[in-house]
Amino acid sequence: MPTEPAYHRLAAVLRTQILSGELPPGAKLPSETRLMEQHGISRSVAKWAIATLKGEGLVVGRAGSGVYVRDGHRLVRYAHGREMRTGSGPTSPFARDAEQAGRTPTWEHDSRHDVADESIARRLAIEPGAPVMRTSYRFLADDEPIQLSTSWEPLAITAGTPVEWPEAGAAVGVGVVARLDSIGVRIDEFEERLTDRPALPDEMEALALTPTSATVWVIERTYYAAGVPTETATIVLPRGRYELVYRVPVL
Amino acid sequence: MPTEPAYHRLAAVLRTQILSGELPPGAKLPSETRLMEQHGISRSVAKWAIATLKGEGLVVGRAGSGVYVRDGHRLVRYAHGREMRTGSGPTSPFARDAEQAGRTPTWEHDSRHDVADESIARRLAIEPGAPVMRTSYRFLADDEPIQLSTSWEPLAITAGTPVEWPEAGAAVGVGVVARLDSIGVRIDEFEERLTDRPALPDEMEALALTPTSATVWVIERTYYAAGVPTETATIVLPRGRYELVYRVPVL
DNA sequence: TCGAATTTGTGCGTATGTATC
DNA sequence: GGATACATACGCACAAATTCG
Repeated sequence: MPTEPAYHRLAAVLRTQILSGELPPGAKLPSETRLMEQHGISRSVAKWAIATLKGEGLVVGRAGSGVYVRDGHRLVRYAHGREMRTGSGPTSPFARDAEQAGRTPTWEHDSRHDVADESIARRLAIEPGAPVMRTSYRFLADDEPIQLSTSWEPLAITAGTPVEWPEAGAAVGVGVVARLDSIGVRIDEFEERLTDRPALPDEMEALALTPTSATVWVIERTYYAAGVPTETATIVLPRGRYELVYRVPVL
Repeated sequence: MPTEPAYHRLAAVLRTQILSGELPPGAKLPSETRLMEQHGISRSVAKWAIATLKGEGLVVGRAGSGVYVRDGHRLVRYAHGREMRTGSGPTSPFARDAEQAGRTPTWEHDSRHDVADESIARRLAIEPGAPVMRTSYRFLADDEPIQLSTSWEPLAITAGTPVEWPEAGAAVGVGVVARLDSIGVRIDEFEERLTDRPALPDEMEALALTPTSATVWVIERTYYAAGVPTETATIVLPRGRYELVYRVPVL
């Protein structure tokens, strides 16, 4: 019977200590030298064990200092269909989630006219090349970058209206549903498709991710009014930092 | 200016080739020896680069054979509130998703009486120690284990009814909503909370996961009838194998 | 059937750079 | 400055699985 590799055993020991709270968030793991002495192993076994935990997002290493248990605190992102028209006042969904977690939300944005590429055209059920408004966001909580998103709206719907530019005018920061309500477009449904994948180089840069553990969650969200897509967005979240909550009525 | 580490550069090169399709699913990566020759690096650099890609779920290694690009095919899991009472006939949500993907669903289950621990009691809004029906499932698609779930129902609701045992009687395999409908409990809402974490040892066993890349998605789902929890379940999915789709009406 | 070659998996030792304390 | 610690990197060795003639 084959025995389990030493670095798997060590990773399992440390993982158990972390998940049980014996090594709480912020705690410093024993140094590689100590792990070598205490477990009778070589440095490379210690390194592979710690690399495993890094890949799981449980720890982060700091050169010259040590390896530390990551803060498992997650931002809760709520997705439901209520109170989207008038309810919570002039705050975006991200700002509401961040404030509810006691964190200070800020964001940067950039809107511009663009044309739909093939994938966006499919999501919006329009022709490739059709004009769209493209808006990119970078959200921060307590100055830590924690969400990227890019949204596309068909200009056939909003061109010439007061809400053509999402981040300008009276209906700024109220969310897509309320904004389009103000021009008589009544959104009645949305869909979110969630996958995960390795972060792209620019996403690693924008989210300040380390090359290890650079997996992101990707949400493709589309709003519909009577079956017609009115806005679609791609939302990128660093893995391990969010809890996603969906609340859905059963008809 | 510090230059980027060699194993990051190599990982980036291979990652780009994989994501672009130049190295399609099933393709064999160059052997470590070839990578050493072609890039002028040591064996360990090649190993660390490939370990990075394994952690991202992009490749799998087979001793004695090679490292292969993983099949990116994902099972689509739909979560919405329609057609849950009568619509799709006698199939569970998992079976419907699997068949829609052209795969053959099978599952094992185990039901037994139990008492609610603290976390289950909180999710069901009952007292800790209250009797519940606990049912564990292991779902397979084409004989590949791909989903675990455990559900809890308060026996205060179902005890003595024809649907007390979820996998026995007339209302088997029709889903929770239709099953409880048959005893007059009308579910009108559900909530799902999604996080990710490293797989536990028994989950790795049950899902046939390799120690590397053993991250799972965890969904905590609760059904409500007029605000009262009637069933809660913990669903464990291997990461990288699912696309989750939520469709939510906007009120 | 057998054996040789190949390939990954695991593990050791060492060295250098650099960040932290 | 010195000690400590992690990050990166090289080389080597053996085991185990696979491949293929």
